[in-house]
Amino acid sequence: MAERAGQADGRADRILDAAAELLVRLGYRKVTIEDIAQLAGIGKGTVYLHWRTKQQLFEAVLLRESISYVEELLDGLRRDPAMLLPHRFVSESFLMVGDRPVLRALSEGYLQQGRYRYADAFLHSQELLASERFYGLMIRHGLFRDDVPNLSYTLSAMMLGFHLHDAANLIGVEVDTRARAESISFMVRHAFEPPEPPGPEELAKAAAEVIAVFEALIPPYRTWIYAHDRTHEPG
Amino acid sequence: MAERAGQADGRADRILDAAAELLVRLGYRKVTIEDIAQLAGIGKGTVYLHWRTKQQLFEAVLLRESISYVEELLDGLRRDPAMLLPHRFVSESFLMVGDRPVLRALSEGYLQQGRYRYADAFLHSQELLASERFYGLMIRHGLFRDDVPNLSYTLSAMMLGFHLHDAANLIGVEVDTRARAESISFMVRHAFEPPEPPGPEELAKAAAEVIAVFEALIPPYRTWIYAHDRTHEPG
DNA sequence: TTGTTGACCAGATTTCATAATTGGTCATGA
DNA sequence: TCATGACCAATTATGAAATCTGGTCAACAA
Repeated sequence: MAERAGQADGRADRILDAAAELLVRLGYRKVTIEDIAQLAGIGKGTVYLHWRTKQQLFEAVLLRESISYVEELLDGLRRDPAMLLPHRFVSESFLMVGDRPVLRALSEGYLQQGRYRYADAFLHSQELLASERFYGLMIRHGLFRDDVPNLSYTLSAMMLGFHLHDAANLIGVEVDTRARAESISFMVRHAFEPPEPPGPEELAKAAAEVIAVFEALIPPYRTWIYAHDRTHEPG
Repeated sequence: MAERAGQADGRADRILDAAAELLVRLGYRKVTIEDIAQLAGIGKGTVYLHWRTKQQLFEAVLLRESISYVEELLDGLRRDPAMLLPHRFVSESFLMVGDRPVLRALSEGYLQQGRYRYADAFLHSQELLASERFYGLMIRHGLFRDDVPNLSYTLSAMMLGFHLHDAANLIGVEVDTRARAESISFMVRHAFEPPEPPGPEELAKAAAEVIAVFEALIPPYRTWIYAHDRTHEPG
């Protein structure tokens, strides 16, 4: 009952797949709902049975991608709790964004014109990680320093710079992705982590908590993706 | 002989003044050479006696502003050599850019459309500070750590993030300028400075060297501003 | 009854031809 | 010798017509 498996549910994801593919290929502006419907093998009206507007559809695309990316991080964390150390965690995130065409398209599209508020969308995509609970927990376990002013602002402003420097190769100097991740890793270790990292058992405990927090956080987001699905709603 | 004082020299600066004012008011695109000439109280053709193209004229505007800003930094340094400590130095620079409408217009314009390559221009404006000699000197005197990977890239990517986060108030969360400078200061102190800062006399020595380096570096740039001045060139 | 569809519509976007502007030149005059 | 603004080619603004697209819904299918 929790999951109504069936054609309709798979269909929402097929629509999102089609939208994601076209978003990467053409950019938000040039993708039409009809293109999406055609690629998904359904009628145009059907798309609107799932989301009310084009923007909501693409927010769903973005959110699904973000969740998948957070889950990839959590998997890494389960394999190796030491990945919770911010310098590993953050640089790993940076590399993962580069590997995900949808997120990449967003951070690159940010620099180009377009009606869609890429910037908001992109930062929204990282909102998951920015929850206060997460930061509080990390500080409590000695993973983040407790004296960083405006922790979440500071971290996100810094990351914005690296993502944009990445997207527009602004300067003649080529810096490869690996080296960028190394720079991020260095900065985070020295500016955001306390001098003494927590021991292995503290780390394991913290990792378990973080995993629990996100596992609790993800389902509502996932629900939102299909929230406007009127397929099974009462008339 | 080195300085041919006279009407012509003052005129170049009056043109730059006019161009700067209009740049701030209207943006690069909407400023016409004729506007500039009129505001400067001269004929249109006269502008072209000083610079060959509109772009070169605006590069001169930008460069003049950058020099003035570096000189302001050097003044601060002369008053207090401890300002050479990167966390003070960098956050001070950040605040100064915010106070200079021309530089501000550039970093904000970066986010908007426009033919002029704001990004390049803006980074170009910071090129002065990015000279290898400067970094080498700072490291040698123990002001920058010697183990930061890609020092100049890392620092500029980080600053780009803060400037852009500043320009587009992307997130709902308002963070005031003072708090931003505080964040920058914190990051730089912890990520770019060695654990032990140099003592006062080392600092004074380093400051003197930095001042000397820039004082040597500035004149060629200043010359470039007026380099295309055909006023006094032999026919 | 329930779910799906594509014709349909208003509003947004593109097109395309014409008008107006502007960067840059240079013959003229101070 | 230096300054100027009329002048030109080329870019850009304008606006009306044609096209496209997000979103709706009556009709149809299961």
